[in-house]
Amino acid sequence: MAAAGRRSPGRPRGGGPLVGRPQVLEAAVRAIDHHGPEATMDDIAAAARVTKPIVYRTVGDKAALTDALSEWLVDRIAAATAAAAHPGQTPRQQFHAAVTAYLTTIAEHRNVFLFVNAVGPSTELFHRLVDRSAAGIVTLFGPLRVRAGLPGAGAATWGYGIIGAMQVVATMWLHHAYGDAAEIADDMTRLLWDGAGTTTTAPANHA
Amino acid sequence: MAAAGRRSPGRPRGGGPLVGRPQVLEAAVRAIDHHGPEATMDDIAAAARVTKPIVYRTVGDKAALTDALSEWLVDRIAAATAAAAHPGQTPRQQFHAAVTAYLTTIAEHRNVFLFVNAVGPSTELFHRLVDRSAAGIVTLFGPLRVRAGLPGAGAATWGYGIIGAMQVVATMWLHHAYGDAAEIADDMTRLLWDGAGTTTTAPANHA
DNA sequence: GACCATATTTACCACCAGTACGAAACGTCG
DNA sequence: CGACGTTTCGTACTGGTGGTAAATATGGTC
Repeated sequence: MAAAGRRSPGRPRGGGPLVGRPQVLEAAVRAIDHHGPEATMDDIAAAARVTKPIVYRTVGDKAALTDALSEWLVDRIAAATAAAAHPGQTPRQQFHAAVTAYLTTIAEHRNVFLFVNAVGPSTELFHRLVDRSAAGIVTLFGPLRVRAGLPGAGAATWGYGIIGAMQVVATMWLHHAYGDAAEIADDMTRLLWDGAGTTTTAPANHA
Repeated sequence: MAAAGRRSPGRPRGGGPLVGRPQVLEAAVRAIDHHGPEATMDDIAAAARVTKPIVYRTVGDKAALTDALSEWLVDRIAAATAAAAHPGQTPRQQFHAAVTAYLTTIAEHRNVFLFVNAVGPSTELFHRLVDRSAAGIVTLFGPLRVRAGLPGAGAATWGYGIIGAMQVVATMWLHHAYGDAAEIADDMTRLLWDGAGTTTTAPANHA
């Protein structure tokens, strides 16, 4: 694909680097969008009109690239969910809107989501991203846990649980779309917000 | 490791195959326990005192092996959770006990869990396993959804969500054990059974 | 102009999943 | 009893992907 404009080895004419980290990451997104979640490092390098060692010098190895893309995707999700939750709504409605926004955002960046999921970000970054996402959701919850006297350490478990639930539900939804995002969000809200065990007592009279 | 008892090529003395599918799967578990989640197919073959083509002829490729191990692990989890939930307890207590049993079982077979998670079972098997696990949990729930008039299709979403929540929480818990299994189960029960949004109204007075 | 630093491609290595092929034992038919 | 096909195995290979060392060309500096 880059065979026509093939450059000879050696320092390029301009002196400076051909591409920076942002361009490589954009190229990675393009390559993954095009080649699917099993895009290779060569594919990504080709999409950046550059060769593999440049990619490795610019963003690091595949784990580092996956970390960067994870962050990229989580930023998009955070922006979408934040924009979806309107202040006039009840917290439960905001939660529902956030779940819907999560799903539609995932669907937009389907292949990047699958790529990141397949490779898996580093434990450290995963921890940070979960904490960040949980923080966003917790502001939505309001200080529920604190007000209820729950220990602060448990918030991490809630964060992991919610992220995990969203991740698997989104994955299965992408694989074979059953119902639209709003329906899935209905059930996720009933599970995570209302709680599975309380369904009998108050099925539908939530705000 | 198998260099001492190295057999010459050709049909073995007894006539029949040296190993069957069950022996290969046991060997796979042993190899993964020993080599960690990035055990290779060669490691597994060596653990079975056999060579790679035999493994491929016996259980298929790595995806098929992962499917088999997924089923193996889910069976263990199902047995453990079923054994943990005593009939005299309230459904919520049973749910808590099941979560605790899930975590301890995962910790027992830590590396197999990580292996299966890293490779990922096939979509079809994942669907089946989730349905099976959800069925087990739903019997625990009692016919909550049905009684509440919720559409049956949403049960799948609940299954995916619960599995995903457990999976990620277990993964993070294995990576850096924060608290013991019972504490994690406390928070998971509050999240999935009571519901995050209802924490303020009824924090601790559940059966 | 000589020389070093910078930035790139080429060409390669290591590792792992998966497979083609030859070797040895069994069963059977002449 | 011997020849031949069948079954089961190990050896040795292929293909592809992540990752890297070395060669090459430009820019700046004394």
